[in-house]
Amino acid sequence: MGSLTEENYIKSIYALSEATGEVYVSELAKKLEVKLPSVNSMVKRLATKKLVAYAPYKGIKLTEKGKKEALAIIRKHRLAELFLVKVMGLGWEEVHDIAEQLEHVNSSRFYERIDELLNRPKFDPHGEPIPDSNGKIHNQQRTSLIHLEEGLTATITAVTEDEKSFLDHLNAKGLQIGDAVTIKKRELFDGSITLLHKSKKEILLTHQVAERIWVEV
Amino acid sequence: MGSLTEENYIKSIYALSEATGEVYVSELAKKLEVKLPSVNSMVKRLATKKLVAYAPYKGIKLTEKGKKEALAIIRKHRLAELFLVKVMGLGWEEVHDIAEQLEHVNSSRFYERIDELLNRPKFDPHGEPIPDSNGKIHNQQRTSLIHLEEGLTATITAVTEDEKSFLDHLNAKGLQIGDAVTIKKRELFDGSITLLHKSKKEILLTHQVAERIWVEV
DNA sequence: ATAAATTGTTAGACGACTCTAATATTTTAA
DNA sequence: TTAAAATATTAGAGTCGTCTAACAATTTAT
Ligand SMILES: [Mn+2]
Ligand SMILES: [Mn+2]
Ligand SMILES: [Mn+2]
Ligand SMILES: [Mn+2]
Repeated sequence: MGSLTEENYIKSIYALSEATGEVYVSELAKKLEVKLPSVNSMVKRLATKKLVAYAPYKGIKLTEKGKKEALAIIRKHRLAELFLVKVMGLGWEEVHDIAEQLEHVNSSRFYERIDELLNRPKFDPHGEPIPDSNGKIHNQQRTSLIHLEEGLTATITAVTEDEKSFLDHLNAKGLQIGDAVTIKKRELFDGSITLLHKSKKEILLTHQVAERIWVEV
Repeated sequence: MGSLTEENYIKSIYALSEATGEVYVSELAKKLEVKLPSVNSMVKRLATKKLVAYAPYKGIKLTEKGKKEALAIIRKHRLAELFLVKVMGLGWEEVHDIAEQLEHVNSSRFYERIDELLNRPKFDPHGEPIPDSNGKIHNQQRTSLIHLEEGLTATITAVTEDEKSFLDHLNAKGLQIGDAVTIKKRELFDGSITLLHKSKKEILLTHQVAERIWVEV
């Protein structure tokens, strides 16, 4: 276990590499809100610790060791989020920032107990999968709302963003994980989508919002 | 809110000053397990931040601001300990180390919720008082077991130590907060004490252990 | 009252993490 | 294919928190 800063770098590298496989110094700098030289020197340090593979001017890649550490932190983050919602009664929109801190708590006992109390949960409050204690992640196939044809009905399974402002927006629209929705209209002009919700209300979502909502048909 | 390190200094200064009012650099160094010059330079920093009053070769004293911060951290520590025991089902001997980490979590929402769930508790699992959200602490008058006359019966209200090894020792002896005990014998030679416990068992405690147990007659 | 022991401070250094300014490499566009 | 733009690295410095070694002040014991 490295420092808090190190853990945050590892986690961000993992998150960014999910899509592409390789991560660039500039992306990481943006995500972590630090300047390029800071990332450059930290990445060198991570490389000497064998947490990332890195050659100057080439991309950054997590080693197996680094990936394992990333998954351990993500596991703690997501367990914490679910715990905050299910046991402590907080809203899904307010748990991410607290979990950002709790994910660095070093205590297998603490997390073992959370896992037990929640009955070895598989998904966090935002529908993200929780890696098991070996770092194995149960990957669902995901479709974004924006890819659904008009007339189709689907169930919301996850959102790919847990920033408060985004989740507040969904709360205001009355959307939750598990809700069934039917695509009523897809606007060609701006990509916005009108849903028919189980509450019988019509809900208009902009493209920007709809693309962050994942469903299962 | 200062850094984690700063918070730990403030907390230790508060703990040490509880008895004497003034704290010396060497005591603090011992408690924090750092060398004298480290303490010296940190204390200077804390002084420029008006968290302590300090003059070279004189003692260290928390300012009102410093005291307030100390009590806020202690509040979080003790709320966390009680939460870990009552809600998460951990043992009183294993919560201190986790609380050492949780006390630095910065989230009023998190602690407000814990306080609520525990119904605004007044004491932590070791019988220590929990300061209220204004830093007000409900001070009980405390008597140590070693000051009780033979024949007296009293209730255990607190232990002044939450190190695992000490609490494991009490667990092995079967002693808990709230237990009634009668002083059967006080040995003059080594200060050890024989108790009669509600479980009808006789329990022998060394002076070193007995002096850390507080009772109410 | 001087010496010895204890306690505290200063000087100087180092690791972790960050920054700005200057420079180098790679990519893209003319 | 050279110039411009985008990316990445190096050089050098600053803060925080720690250390060792050397020195200074205070307390205690002879
Ligand atoms: Mn999150
Ligand atoms: Mn989440
Ligand atoms: Mn404690
Ligand atoms: Mn306690």
